[in-house]
Amino acid sequence: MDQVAEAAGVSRATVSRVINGAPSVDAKIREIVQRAIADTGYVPNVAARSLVTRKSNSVALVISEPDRPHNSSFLNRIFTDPYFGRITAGATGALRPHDVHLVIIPTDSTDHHHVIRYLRQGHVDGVLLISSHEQDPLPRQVHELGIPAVVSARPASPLAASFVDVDQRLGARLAAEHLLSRGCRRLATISGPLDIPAGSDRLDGFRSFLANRGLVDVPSIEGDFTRHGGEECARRLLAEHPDIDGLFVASDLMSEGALRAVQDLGRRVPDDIAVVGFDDSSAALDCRPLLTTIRQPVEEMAAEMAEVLMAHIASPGRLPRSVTFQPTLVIRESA
Amino acid sequence: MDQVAEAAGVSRATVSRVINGAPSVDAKIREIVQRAIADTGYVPNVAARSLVTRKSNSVALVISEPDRPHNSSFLNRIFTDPYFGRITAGATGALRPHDVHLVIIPTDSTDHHHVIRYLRQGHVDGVLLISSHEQDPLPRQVHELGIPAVVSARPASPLAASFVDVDQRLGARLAAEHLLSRGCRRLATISGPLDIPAGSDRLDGFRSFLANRGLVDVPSIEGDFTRHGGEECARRLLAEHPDIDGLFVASDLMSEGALRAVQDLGRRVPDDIAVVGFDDSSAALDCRPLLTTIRQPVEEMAAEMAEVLMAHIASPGRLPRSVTFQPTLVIRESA
DNA sequence: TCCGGGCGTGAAAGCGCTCTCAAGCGAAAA
DNA sequence: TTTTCGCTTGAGAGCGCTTTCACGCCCGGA
Repeated sequence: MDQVAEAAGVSRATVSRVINGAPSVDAKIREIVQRAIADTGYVPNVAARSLVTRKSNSVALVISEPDRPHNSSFLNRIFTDPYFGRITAGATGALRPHDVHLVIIPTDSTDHHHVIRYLRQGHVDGVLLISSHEQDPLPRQVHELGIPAVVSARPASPLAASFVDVDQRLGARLAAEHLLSRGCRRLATISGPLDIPAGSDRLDGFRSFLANRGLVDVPSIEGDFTRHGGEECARRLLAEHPDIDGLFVASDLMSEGALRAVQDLGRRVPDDIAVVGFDDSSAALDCRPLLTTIRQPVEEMAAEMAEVLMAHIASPGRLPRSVTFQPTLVIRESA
Repeated sequence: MDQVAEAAGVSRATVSRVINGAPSVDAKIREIVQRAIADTGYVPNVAARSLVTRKSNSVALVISEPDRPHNSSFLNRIFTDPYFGRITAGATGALRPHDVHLVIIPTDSTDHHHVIRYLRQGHVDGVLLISSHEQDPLPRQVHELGIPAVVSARPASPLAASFVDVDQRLGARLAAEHLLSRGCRRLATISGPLDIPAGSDRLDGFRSFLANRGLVDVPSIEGDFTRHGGEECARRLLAEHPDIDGLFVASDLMSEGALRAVQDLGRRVPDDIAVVGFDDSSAALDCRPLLTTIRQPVEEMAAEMAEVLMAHIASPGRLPRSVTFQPTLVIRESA
């Protein structure tokens, strides 16, 4: 920095002002300094900068998933489900204009002391927290740290934290409506894990809408949001209820598996059984037939999370805010 | 820190020594200081620390994948292929004892100026670089930055950089041998992208081994390491060569798709067509029948990358080193 | 011509830590 | 008892940056 200052014939203070875009610098001097910066190849030292500004210009994207060592590790789940890629895409896109980096931190939801440590150490200015399981203590712990945070869904236990979510029940209702409108009458559903709101809310929404229409005792089975789980659930469901003609599967990934099982069992989709998924992720396009599904605008939701987080960082006093997005029905071939 | 020092009745220097585990501190004093640290809830300021140590105690895991906006984004590819989860698992595991954080940075291999900027800013002490495409300029650029780096595979163009790889040709040969030993004689292969060494080397290895055994003109088709691509390639391959009885697919993910296509076309696996994959990732277990495949020890490889990187960081002068792992055949049901 | 106000710039303090260097202390050796 | 050595501790400088504060300069008004 001294080098630059000398090369430009100004003080370090002025160089600093140019770098930080202070408005009070004379245009000519600004230019001279910028040239000097370019000539010397000077790059500010981030450590020194954040020592004084108390800002790191980066936020963490913490993805907390339960580890199931004998089934699939949390990392395998994270790097296998397109959902998290969409979150990442949305968040990075929104953060770029703020010149803020995204630090992705996958973690086992049963053991995240290393995450807490990382956050306490002040590596980041805020946290985007993707955590869904009810018993996951992370949202509360992060909240207690006092670091700005935005959660990816309605926290299972009420928390004075900002969150962004999709109207899960509405999504389930759209699926139910569509199946009914096709003429399906013997409906069933493969839900997500019931210990996560996205799982139970979609199930509730589906069931209660159908109940209003006079359809009760709709069979359901609890899945795990994986392709493999969807396949297995579909097999069991069809074994118990062979006459099903409409199926709502609470995620696209599970739909992929379910679709395979259904067709393996000799049912045609959508003629014998119509299938509606949930997400509208890339997995929907990997399905054969192409999956009719409920779209949640994950990228936009993640972008909104990022914006809300930036607002919290900018003005720490700000009250928590929750934003709910509307899902939409995307009709393709499977229903 | 002053607080802690006062509470413990020592100087800041001593507190610092305790925190950094300097051996020259009296045991009793050490204990007093530690208690004071616990009592005050003191957490060192990382910015101040790295300002003086010039270390950030974190390394980047840069995953560079080409973006294909009309097909699948680089983020979708990354968060859909179990390979990267395994890399992450291996690297974090190896880094933990060093008390070093892993910062995951996915990037579009055609536009990574933001990565370069991040690295130049000194956020990390080193880079684990996952980049395979021949034309990807990132390895060279990182190398020119002078920051310690380890590459995930033999760099396409020779580079004085350390790398860790698996013996690709040997893997392909194991697959060929196994297919031959089953009695298959009309072999074919779905390769990876030929602009990446893992793609071309496996193809070469497969072909040249078979050529030595008198099998020439083995049909091949170029895949893209995705499930969907594998399915499509298998269809096309079988359309042109309906009499194939043994298939080597250069990744498990592609095998999953290929398996589906093969069975859709009425062929039994392994009786009509035996299929051998490559990777031994979780995708191999998602296959029906379970996939016989070539195991590459990705976690161990990533761990080795991390270790080599730490060595480079510890002694910057050190010469580049390359480590090659051996693949093994894992026999399951598909061949 | 002189004075006051504002704008642009520089000097210097200080962010929280590490680490060198010197000093202090006790024990061992003479 | 005195000297010396080694080990532990404290004082203080300095890492590279931002930011306050004060100063100097230029311009407009008197």
